[in-house]
Amino acid sequence: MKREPLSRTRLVGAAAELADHDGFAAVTVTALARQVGVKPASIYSHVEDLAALLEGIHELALGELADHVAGAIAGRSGRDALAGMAQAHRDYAGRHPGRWAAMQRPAGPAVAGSPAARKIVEYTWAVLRAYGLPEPELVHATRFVGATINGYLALEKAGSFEHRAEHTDLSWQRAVNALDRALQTWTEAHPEGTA
Amino acid sequence: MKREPLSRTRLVGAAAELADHDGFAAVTVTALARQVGVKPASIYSHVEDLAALLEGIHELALGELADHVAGAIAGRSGRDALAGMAQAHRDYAGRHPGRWAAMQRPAGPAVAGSPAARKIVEYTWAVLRAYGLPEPELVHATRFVGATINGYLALEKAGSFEHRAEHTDLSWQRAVNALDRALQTWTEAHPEGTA
DNA sequence: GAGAGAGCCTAATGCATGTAGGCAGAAACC
DNA sequence: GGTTTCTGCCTACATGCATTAGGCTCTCTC
Repeated sequence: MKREPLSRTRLVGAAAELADHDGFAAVTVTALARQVGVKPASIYSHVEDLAALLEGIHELALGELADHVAGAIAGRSGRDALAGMAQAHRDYAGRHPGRWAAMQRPAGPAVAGSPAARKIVEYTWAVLRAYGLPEPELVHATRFVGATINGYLALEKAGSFEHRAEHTDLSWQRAVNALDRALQTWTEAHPEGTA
Repeated sequence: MKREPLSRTRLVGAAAELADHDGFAAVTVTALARQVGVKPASIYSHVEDLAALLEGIHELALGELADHVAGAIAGRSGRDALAGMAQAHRDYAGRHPGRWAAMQRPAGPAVAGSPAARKIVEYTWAVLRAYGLPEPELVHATRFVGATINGYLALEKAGSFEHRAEHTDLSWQRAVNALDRALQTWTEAHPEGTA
């Protein structure tokens, strides 16, 4: 059996699969080597070290998520677009728990400045712009929306809601509605020029 | 020099100090042993294993946070209480980054059912009750508020806002205001009895 | 067909968790 | 008071991980 040659891309992809399948904590150089059928030392010919590998998963996931979000907000606006964007995040987190976990760790400068990261911010801005916020408020609103979506998914994943698991979908609806209302009333509370 | 005898409590406390001082990831059995001046193996006489140690920090932090929140909401209500509670979280996360990190990991059943955990939920409910939400909505609102506060702090700590670090305090104000508005308008969007 | 380079290997180091069993001092019991 | 027992820390060891150094072997090139 001839082996496909290794490459950074293939290794990052395999690591991402590993993360989704066995949990993010299971992503080790040793496990990855087992997965692709080589010895651990061989990994280092293609990837700098474990940190770089995890960063690779982070960036890969950001890119996939950005595409997913793009599809979810295309042709929509206002509450519709907001709900679509939020749902895209939740879908992705549910379908790719390991990749999602990789995105939760602090992003190094390389990842933070990557096209994927830029895209996600850009899409969020596109969604929020429909609410007509003045430009300087957009950055605050983006942070607020991002915090709520990520925070909700983090709590959900951490099992903080498990006592009443049957209600999480409804809670999610409520959270999205609450975000929508907060954005709609944003300018009432902070009219242009008010600090 | 006579040594203070070790104990689970003292070890968890020392581990929490270590976490705040050197980062949560620096909390290892070996490092803790160095800190308290014994050999690593001796730790296991007092703590089951590393996981139990980290859980101990988690629970300790929950208790401290609960007390902190209690002080911040005493005698206040409405937006005031909400802001106080949120600020208490932010203060604590800023002052005790390691302990805060310990709280971000999934809580085992022991921690989830602990008095400290119960207290925090109770306090949050107390704050939200002032907004006059119908009982079944309280659980959704609690999740929403918790998600936003924790999510904001997570993003802030991860450095996601660093590009414009000068604005984070203002963003925080905006987020608290947005929470307040979302809670005030909650029943308009979901009047009693509506699913 | 010789040389060069790519790609994977073996071997070794250092540090982590965790276990088993020993030893010494203090406390309890006769 | 002396013996026993128990507690608390120790040494020694097994295992697993990340990472580096250096070697071996194909394959591609000239």
